[in-house]
Amino acid sequence: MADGQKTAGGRTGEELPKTYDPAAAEERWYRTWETRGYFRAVPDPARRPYTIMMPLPNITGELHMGHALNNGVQDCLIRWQRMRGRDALYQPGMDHAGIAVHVVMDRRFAKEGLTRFSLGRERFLEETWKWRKEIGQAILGQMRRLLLSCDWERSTFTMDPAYYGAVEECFIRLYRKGLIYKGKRMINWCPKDQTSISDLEVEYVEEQSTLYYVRYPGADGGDGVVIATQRPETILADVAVAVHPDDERFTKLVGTQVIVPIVNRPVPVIADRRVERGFGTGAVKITPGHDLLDYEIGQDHKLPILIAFDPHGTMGDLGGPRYQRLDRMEARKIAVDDLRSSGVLVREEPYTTNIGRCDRCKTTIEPYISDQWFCRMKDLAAPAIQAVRQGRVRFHPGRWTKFFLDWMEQIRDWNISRQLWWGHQIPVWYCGCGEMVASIERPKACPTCGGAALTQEQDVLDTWFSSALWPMATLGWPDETADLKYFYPTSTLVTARDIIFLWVARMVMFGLELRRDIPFTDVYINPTVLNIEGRRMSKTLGTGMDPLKLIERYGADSLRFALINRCTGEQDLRFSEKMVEDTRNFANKIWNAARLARLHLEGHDVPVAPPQAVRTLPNRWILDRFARTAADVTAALEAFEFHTACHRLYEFIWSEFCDWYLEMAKVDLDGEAAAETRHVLGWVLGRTMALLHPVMPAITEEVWQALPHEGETIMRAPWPEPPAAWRDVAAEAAMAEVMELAGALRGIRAELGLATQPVEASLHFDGADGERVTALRPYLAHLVRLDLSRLPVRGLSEHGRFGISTPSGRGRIEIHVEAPELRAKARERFDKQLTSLERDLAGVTRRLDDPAFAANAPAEIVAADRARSQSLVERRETLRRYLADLAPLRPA
RNA sequence: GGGCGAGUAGCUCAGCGGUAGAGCACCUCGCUUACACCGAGGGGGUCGCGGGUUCGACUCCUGCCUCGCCCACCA
Repeated sequence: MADGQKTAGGRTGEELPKTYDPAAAEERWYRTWETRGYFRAVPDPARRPYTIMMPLPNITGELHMGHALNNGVQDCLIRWQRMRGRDALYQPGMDHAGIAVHVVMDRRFAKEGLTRFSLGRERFLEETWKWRKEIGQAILGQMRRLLLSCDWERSTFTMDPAYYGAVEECFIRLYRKGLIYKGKRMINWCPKDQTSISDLEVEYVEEQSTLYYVRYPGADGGDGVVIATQRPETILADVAVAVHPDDERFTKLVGTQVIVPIVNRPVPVIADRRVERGFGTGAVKITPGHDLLDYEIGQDHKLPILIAFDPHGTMGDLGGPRYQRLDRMEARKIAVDDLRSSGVLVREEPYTTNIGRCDRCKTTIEPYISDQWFCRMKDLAAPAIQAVRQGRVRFHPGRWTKFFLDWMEQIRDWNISRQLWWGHQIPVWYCGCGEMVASIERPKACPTCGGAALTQEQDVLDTWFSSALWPMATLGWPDETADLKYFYPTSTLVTARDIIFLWVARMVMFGLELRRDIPFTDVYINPTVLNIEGRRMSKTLGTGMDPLKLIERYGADSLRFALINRCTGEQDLRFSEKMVEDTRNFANKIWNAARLARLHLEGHDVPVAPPQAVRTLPNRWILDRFARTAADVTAALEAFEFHTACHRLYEFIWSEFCDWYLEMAKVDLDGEAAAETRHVLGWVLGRTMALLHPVMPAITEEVWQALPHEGETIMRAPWPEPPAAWRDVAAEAAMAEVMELAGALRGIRAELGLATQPVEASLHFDGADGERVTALRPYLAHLVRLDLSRLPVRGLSEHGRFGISTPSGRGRIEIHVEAPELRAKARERFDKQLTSLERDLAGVTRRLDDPAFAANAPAEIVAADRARSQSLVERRETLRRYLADLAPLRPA
């Protein structure tokens, strides 16, 4: 199907079924594209690169609607830029997703009564690799079903050997630069997953709790002080009571000792400005082992640290045998009982508070003191902030810029170590002598003592530490490969807002630190997919939808369009299956337009070159509309306004092309303009497929292939950029006239119930040039299904008439339908029109009569109103004339 | 406690200073040789509420009310 291809090749019109079958076409074309290597991207100095790094899906489960949307948008951009001649790389891959996979595996093991600890590290990793293989295959299959044009040969997994090496290299560079340190700090601890997590992985949920007011008696036998706490079980680890230094209620107590209930331990009363005087009683118990603020206060006051429970949340021996081995939540109940029975529980009140929960497993997080690795963020953040401020990295929609900057400006150090097994083991080696060496390979000997028995750090890195390298490591970093030189920095990152801090920010920081360049120039934040009630789609809530099911029912093209069509940028996306069904209907509409085209193009020589100097009104008009549509769609995509692009395409195809152009073209397909019309019809439809291809890849290829075309795939067809000269204002005006006349006549027909009745009609004009009217007549006749051909062009009917006119510079076209028995209905219709017209006219007149309006409004607004007023007056005269004509018949 | 976003036709959403729009749903007519996954026509909105700016406000400012999301170490 190549060279100078001029006939509508392929199958015959009869073979095309009445409804489009997406499954077959999608499967067939996807395989063709892939086997022909259309998705491959290799550095080509003759072209400019365009790169999108897919936000790597976690290997935790199947793809959901969020992926369908996110990947759909990316593929849309990639296909568009590829058609524009860019060397387009769509980089796919998957994330090992450390903690998330641990949670999945734990759940699987739990069914067999196992835990990762009972299995041991090695067996656990074996099982997890098996899982990765299975789920990885499934995910790859699903991404193909979405018709993504990724360069699959570059597919990367974050634990591939090369990627693993890049992560280690990154760690070592940052460590040597002093940007990574190890230390005992208070971190967020998940007692279920048995690991620390970063601040961003704690999810705060508002919950009902109780605030307990507890008296700590004075060591001297005095009343002491009453404090308020939500966590009576941590009383066991109290080391002080703190009050505000300026709080006069407690001035006398500062420096004295009070007795901690239950454990009867004397502790000091200290003063610290961080205490809120207004909260509770103004006095707070200090438990440095189990609360971040208390920890900080404790440090400053050199207080000891006591630990009430271990990493599993199990109580230690601080409270004696009564508390030992209890879970912390159980211990709380006992503590309340004990406080109550010893008479120090002064009061309990209901209290709502934010409880921190583990992002992944929802377990209540414990602040816990632990030896961890941290990444120093301030210095990394500064250049990233600058890059965004200077507009080198741009967010779309723009409001996310502030969102990003606000967080970056108050950034805190990042806990990057995890007490997990699935992940990148930290490349640090310990020697018995206390030495610590960062190295990818096991050091032969300890640099300090020469000992050879070095052991590697057991902790692995936070998953996001490795994903932060995604745009670089996939291209070969730390090696300065040809790919890295060519494709980095990448072009557009399309992602969800909930990982702007977790991922986007860290890519920017790492890119600037390690490669001295931003990772991407544009970030498009796609909407969140919600269900129709506006609730988050979630498997656990049962509100999720399976994109694969929708693809089976309606096709990937339809799913893609339905989603991309609702990317307004500002709004989240309430989604329902109905939306995909509607798009399926759109696809079918396209399909049938193609069938019609094939029917008429079959067996004719139809040029593939753009039509030149077309003569008929429909042809001139549709080229004008096509030029406008192409410009609008291009501009919309450039501005990341996907919904605008989709709406324009929908409107052009369904309304302008199918409803108006095709109907009018039918008139010409038999006459002397047939060749020109075939050419325009085939050309416009084919090029429209090119405009739509980024959103609906398969049907557009299918239709394009069935039409006269050049080249072997629509994927490589040039992006439509029609010349400005195709704009045809005269054709637009003439078509506006046709549309108005047709609309009015159809209205009359339908409203008067004339649809099934044959109606006599005549076409009349005063002063208009006959040629123009004659030219429009056959189109109108077809559009409104009236036989106008044999009726006189001039002369009014003797009988009553009704019809419609449209003002034109050169005269007036009127169509009169004779139906004397329907006069009453016609009068009703025109009366109604007159009423609404009078209302409009009154509004305009009021404004024009207001001197303030004339004085203050811009001249063109005033002029437009004048013109409108005049046309309304003319219209009113016409309507009045019709009504006069429709007056009850005089006796004959 | 701060910040951001949303509240426009029954539903999902555009519009964002100069005549209230789309798709779907609904009602009426039509199996007209591309399409009933269709065609033609029609009904339906005091643009969340109150002030203000303006010749003019759905659109700008300012309060308030609902809803959603993010950030925050008042125990």
